[in-house]
Amino acid sequence: MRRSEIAGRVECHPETVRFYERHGLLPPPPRNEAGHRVYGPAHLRRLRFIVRCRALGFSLEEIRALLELVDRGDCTCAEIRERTAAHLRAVQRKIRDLARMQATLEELIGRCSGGETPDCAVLEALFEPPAARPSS
Amino acid sequence: MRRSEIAGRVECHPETVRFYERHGLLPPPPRNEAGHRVYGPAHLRRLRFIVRCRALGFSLEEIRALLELVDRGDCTCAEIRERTAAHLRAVQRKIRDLARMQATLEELIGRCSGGETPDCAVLEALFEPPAARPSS
DNA sequence: GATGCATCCTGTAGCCAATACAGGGTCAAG
DNA sequence: CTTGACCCTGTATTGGCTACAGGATGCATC
Repeated sequence: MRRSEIAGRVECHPETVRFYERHGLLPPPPRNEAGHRVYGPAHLRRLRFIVRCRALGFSLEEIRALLELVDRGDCTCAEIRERTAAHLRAVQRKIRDLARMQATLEELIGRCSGGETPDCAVLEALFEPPAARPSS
Repeated sequence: MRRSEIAGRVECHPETVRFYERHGLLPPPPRNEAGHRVYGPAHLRRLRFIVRCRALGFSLEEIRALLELVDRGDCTCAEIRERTAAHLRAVQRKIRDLARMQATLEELIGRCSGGETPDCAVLEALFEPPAARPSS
């Protein structure tokens, strides 16, 4: 397989394949006489793993660590499960952060008259200093 | 106000203030005789706006556009509302994407035995080719 | 006055995860 | 024999900061 072919099979950009090689995630494949990369099924498998992990939001560092575990061969299911769970928690944190943004945005939009006047409750809320805390 | 003071008031990094100036979001403030930046209340107001927009997930480009509207003075509430709503939709898209990741991760973890064996359902799911579509 | 520390200045480099391009080489179809 | 698609290398760009290096200034303390 050439670069564009392996890229097509896992649906990533051909440049991305080279990028993963440069960053040590994909081992350098053999070359043909013209110096072109030639990939086999093992590369395909590995690249598929990387692309799927990326689609699940794992960072390249996390993926590198997972692949090291696998490569060393001493990887237990419990270990993988724990890393996946840790990543899941990070994803859940991001969802919570975005949900907070969503709530605030909805609240701002709700306050807005939507009229043609230039005073806007949204802008006011974003520009003005926080209301002074009532002194106890 | 000096840089670290205005940064402290809106709770951003002092370097970030300089960053926003370089990128045209915050106008260059006057300098004192030593060449140090001196900020007034207008800068504080504008910086607060930028930082709050960032906390709501607006990009610097979006913020720049909002500030241009405000600076031109011909900005209607309806316009602001529409931009805010557009950004809200983007936030909701991100939440949906992350929710999909979350569901897949939960499903993978659910499949995992969590044992000490090296065969892991999670790894298998990530490495293996998609099951062949049953031919019609 | 000397010292030390915090702050300021400028410009530049690094982070992540790609993507794009310049400037060339290789190869097959028409 | 030319066109087009692909390949090679290395480098630059994106966004949104953050972190220096290498110096100058300001203020308090001894």
